[in-house]
Amino acid sequence: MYKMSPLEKKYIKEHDYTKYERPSMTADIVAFSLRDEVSSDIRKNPESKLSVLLVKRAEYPFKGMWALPGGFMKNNQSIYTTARRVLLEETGIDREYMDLTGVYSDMGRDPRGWIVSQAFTALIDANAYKLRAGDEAWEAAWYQLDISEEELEREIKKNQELASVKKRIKLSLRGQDQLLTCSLIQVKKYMDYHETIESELEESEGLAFDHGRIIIDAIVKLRQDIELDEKKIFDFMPEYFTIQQLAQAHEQVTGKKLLMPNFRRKVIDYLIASSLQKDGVGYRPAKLYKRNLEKFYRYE
Amino acid sequence: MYKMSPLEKKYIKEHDYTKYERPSMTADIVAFSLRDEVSSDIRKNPESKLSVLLVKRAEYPFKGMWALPGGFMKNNQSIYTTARRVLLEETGIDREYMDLTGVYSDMGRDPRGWIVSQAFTALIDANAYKLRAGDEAWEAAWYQLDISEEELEREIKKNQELASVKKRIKLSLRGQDQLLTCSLIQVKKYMDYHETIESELEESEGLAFDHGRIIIDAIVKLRQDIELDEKKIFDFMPEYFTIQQLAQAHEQVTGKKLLMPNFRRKVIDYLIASSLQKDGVGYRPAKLYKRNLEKFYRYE
DNA sequence: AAAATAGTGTCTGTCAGACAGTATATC
DNA sequence: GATATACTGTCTGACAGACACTATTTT
Repeated sequence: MYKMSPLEKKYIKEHDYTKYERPSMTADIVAFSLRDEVSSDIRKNPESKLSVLLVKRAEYPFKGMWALPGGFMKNNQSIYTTARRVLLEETGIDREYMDLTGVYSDMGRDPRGWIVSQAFTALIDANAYKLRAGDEAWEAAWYQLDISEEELEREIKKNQELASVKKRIKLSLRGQDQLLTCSLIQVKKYMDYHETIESELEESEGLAFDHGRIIIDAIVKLRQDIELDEKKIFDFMPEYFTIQQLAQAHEQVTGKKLLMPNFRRKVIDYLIASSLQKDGVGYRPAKLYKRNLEKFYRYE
Repeated sequence: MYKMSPLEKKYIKEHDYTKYERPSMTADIVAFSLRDEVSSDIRKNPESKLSVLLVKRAEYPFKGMWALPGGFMKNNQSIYTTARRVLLEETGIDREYMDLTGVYSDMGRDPRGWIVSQAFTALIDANAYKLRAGDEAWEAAWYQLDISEEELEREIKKNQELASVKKRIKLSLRGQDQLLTCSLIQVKKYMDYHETIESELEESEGLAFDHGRIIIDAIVKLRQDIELDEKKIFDFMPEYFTIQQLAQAHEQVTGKKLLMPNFRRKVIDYLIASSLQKDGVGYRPAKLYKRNLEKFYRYE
C-alpha cells in the first residue's frame, strides 16, 4: 500500500483543505411500492398502483409539508450507510439494497444553503413493513402516484444534428387525506449523438424542496431500467406471489398492457411453483410462486 | 412557486447549517478510448486497445503519480459543470456528455481529509482530440488497460439464500514509458434477491488515491451497459468509421469474439453508407459509414 | 349457469447464430 | 497468384406477439 513520505505528510499537514467552501451532503430515498386499491367488486382483481414513500417535515424549512425520507451525511459514514440509516430512522423500513439514481447539486435547490443530495431508489414490497406512525417527530405515509405530460415545443433541424423537445410533466400524489402536486419543465436536447435531459421545477404544492423533480427523475429511470432488465420488477414482490401480481406490477410501471400467456411463458423459468394458492378471491385461485434463485444469482 | 413565511425565513437565518461537519466534493472523470496499436504487418488490421486517460499529479499528495482527471466542486457550479470544467482544464478535452457512474465516500480514501468523489465515465474517440502536453503543471496521457481476475473464495449455502464470491482483480496500465498496477479485493454478496459488490484496494503502484478502484468499477459498468444497450459502442467512433472498427471496439470492451456477417446485419440499420472508403490499408478497403441519427434520437 | 380469472396450445414472423461462399483490394 | 479483409446469401432454431381455446373456482 502507498506510504507517504515525511515531506508529503508535512505538506498535507500545513495545508488546511477545509478552508475552501464545502457543501453539506444529504441522501434522499425514493422508495416505490405497488399497493392494492380497495376493490368494489370481490369478483374483480384489485388494481395495484405505484406509490412513493413520503415523510411529513417536523422542522423548518417546509415544516408540515411532505418530503422524501432523507438526511445529512456524517463524517464517519459512507453515503450508502447514510441512506440506509435515514430511511430506517424516518420510516421504520430497513433496506440494504438501493440504487444510486442521481445527484442534485444545483444552486438554490435548498433554502438552507449549499446542499448536495444523492438520490437513491428502492423498490419495496409495502406489505412487508409497518410504517412508523405519526406519534413521534416523523410521520411516514405512502402516496399514490399519477404522472402526465404535455408537449410544449419541438424543434428539429433538417439535418437532425440538433433537436430539442420541451415538455411539461405533472405529478400528483394522493395520500390518505391530502393531494400534493408539482409540475416540471423538461427539455430534452439531442446533440453529439446523445440525448441530454434538463429539468426544472415550475410549481410545487405541498411537496418540499425539489423533491418533486427527484421523484419524476426516479420514475423515468425506473421505467428505463425495467425495460432493459425485466427482472427488476420482482423487487416489488413478496416471497410468494402469483404471475398475475407480477404482470400487474409490470403493467403499472411501464404503462403497457401485457398478453398474459406470453408473459407467463417469459417469466416461468424464473419461478418455482409452490403448492400454495392465492385465497380469498372470487374466482379460480392462482398458484403462488417463489423466485428461482439460481436465475437471480449468477455466481461469477 | 413556494414562498417562505417570515417565520420560516427567520428560523433559517438563525440556524447556521454550516456548523455541522461537511465533506469536500470532487468530480473524477474516467475517460475511455480505443486506440490502435502500431501494427507490424501492413497486411493486417491494427488491433485497438481500451485505454484510460490519466494526468500526472503536480502537487502533493501523490505528487508525480498518475491520477484520473478531477477536481473540487465550487459553490456556484453543479457537479456536472465541475466535471466538464476539470476535464477541459487538465486534459484539453471538452466533453458535454458524460455518465455519472459512482460515488466514493469511504473514510480514509483521500489523505487530505473527508472528500467525497463523484465518478463520471466518458467514452471518447481519442483521435479527435490533441492532449495537453507536459509543458504546464498538468501532463495528460492515455494508458492502455489490462484487467485480470482470480477467484479467492466461494461460499454458497445449500438453500442459495446467502452466497458470496471473493476475488482479486488486477489492473495494469501501460503508458508511453511507465507501467502502473493495482489490485483490488472484490466481494460479491448474494442476498435478498440481489447482488451487492464491495471492493477495497489492496495495492496500488504509481496510481494516486483509490483511482484504481474507480477505474475498475467503471470498466465493469461499461461492460454491463454495452451488453444492455449495444448502441453505446458507437461513442468510441468518429463521424465516419467502418463496421470493422465498430466490431473491434465491441470485441475489445466485452472480450467476446463476434461473427462479422451477423454483426453487420445487426448494425446496418443504424448506419448510413458514405461513398468514402478506408484507405492506406493492404487489402480490400472497407466502406465508411455515418451514424443514422434517426436511430439514435427518439424525439419523445 | 354465469362470471371471472387461470392456464395451455399453436401459428407466424422476426431475428440471432453459424457458416459457406463470393468480391475486391494490395503485395 | 497469394493473402487478407469485405461483403452476401442461406439455413436453422429460439423466441416474441397474437389469439383461440380449455380449466377451475366462486357467486
